[in-house]
Amino acid sequence: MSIKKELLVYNSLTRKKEVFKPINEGFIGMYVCGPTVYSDVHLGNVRTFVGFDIIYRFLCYLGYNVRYVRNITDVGHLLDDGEDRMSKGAKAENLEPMEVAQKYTNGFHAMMSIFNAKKPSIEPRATGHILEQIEMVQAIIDNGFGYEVNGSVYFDTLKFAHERKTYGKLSGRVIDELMAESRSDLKNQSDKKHPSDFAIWMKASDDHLMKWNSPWSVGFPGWHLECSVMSTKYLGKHFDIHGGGNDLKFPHHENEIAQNEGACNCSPSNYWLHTNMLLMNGKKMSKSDGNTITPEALMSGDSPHVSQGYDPMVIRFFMLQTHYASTLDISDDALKAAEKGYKRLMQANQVLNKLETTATGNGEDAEVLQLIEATLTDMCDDFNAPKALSRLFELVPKINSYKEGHLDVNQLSKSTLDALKALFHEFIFDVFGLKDISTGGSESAHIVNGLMELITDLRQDARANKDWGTSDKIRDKLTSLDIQLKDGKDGTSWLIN
RNA sequence: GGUCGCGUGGCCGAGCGGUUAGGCAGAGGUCUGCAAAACCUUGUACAGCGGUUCGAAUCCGCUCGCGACCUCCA
Repeated sequence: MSIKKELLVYNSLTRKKEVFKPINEGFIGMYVCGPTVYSDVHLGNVRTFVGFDIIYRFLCYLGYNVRYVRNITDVGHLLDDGEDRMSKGAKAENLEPMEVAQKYTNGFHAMMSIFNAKKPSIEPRATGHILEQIEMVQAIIDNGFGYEVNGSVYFDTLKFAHERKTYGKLSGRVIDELMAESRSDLKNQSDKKHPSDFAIWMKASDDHLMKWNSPWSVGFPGWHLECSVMSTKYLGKHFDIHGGGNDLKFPHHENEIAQNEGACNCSPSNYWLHTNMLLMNGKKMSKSDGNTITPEALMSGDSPHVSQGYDPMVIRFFMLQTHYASTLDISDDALKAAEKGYKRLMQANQVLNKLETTATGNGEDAEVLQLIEATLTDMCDDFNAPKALSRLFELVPKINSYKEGHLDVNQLSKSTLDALKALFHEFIFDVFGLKDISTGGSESAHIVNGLMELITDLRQDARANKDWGTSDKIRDKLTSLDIQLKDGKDGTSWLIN
């Protein structure tokens, strides 16, 4: 196995861009914090997981054998009032907690599929790893970093911070400040030795729905614990990449590191990657002030925030235009622009696939090869998809010019043209994970293609006879069906708008 | 209040010390039966004020504005 190129990644842990070196040559273990399945997925989830999907796809493209683990959190994630998210959902909908988890897990999977995100290699659930979580709690206690109070077990952050000097490293927190700022009215605060200590096992109240037997109480695991346990179980104590949304840095990831170190005496992951938040019209998405839109509404157009619906591939393209670590500001104008750009790219790819050359080239070769190389280099620079995409767009006018005859395609050697075709195919579909919605590829698409060929032939005959009435009638009718005809030098192509 | 990040042409968005980003929109042109599409040409932008430097959107400081986290969050 050979890796195509050296990769740079921005590591949240060191706050620097670093050369990526896997622990085992050719292999990568990557853990990404998945959703808590207590309600419908929202757009922010989509942004995050599409972001990591592109990272995963690109690592595979580079030639790495990647084990991608993304969990489903279905227990232990508490609300402000101390109620478990799953339990709250269950009571509200009169369902078993596991029904709630299954319902929203299904919804999450469906949405990931709509956005063409690849499935992870392993998708473990927190409730499927209660035993392992209990074992890790015990290991943390045995190592002196956990203490039990009234059936609950807490992580001793103060002791850990003093002995290891790593607590707060990821998020830039200082434990003394946490102490000063922590409010005293938070749940079970009185049981903790220190305000920043967090529960790794919680004793359940009588009416709590999800609970398990343990050495300390009938209870349930803390929220941060499942990720420590499942990453360790499937990727080992020490693996390559850990990812998640920016908002998980603190406390979730910070506590995760503490648990891993507390239990296994080593830092879990070499590189920490964080995707940034999704904004709408420059502001945080928030249900309370109405500044929010569901993925469904964005696709259907059924929202005051958009003038029309957008295809998930257009939304994915839109996301590609912003670096994963930058905030993504969604707006109707930006989506409209993305829709046009997306179509232009897909059209260019179709045109490219029909180009042929017989010559041995030169003239055009150097420039095209240089752009091909630059695309790869940009993507290797911390997965800079927007920049890599811009390289593709630099090639689009060239491709169109070859077709139109403004540039001579025979100035391109066959090997360069093949490399160009490969670049477009691999980046658009394999790495960026886009789909060409104009071609479909289904049975009906095949029929449509045949019909359109017949119609454009008939119109071509009419035009040859200067029968403008007939040719315009055909064009106008197709236009009303949102089918656009494009008359070129060597025939007419069409596009469904 | 604390921590971190951001502010780029009409809109979106790369760049991170010297070279054209790119997309969308706009203008002029080529092509075309007309139109669309496509192609060509065209924009000299980096919140403000100082400083460092031969040279700054890019480094430093201050000011203003925005956002995230600090409490559940992708």
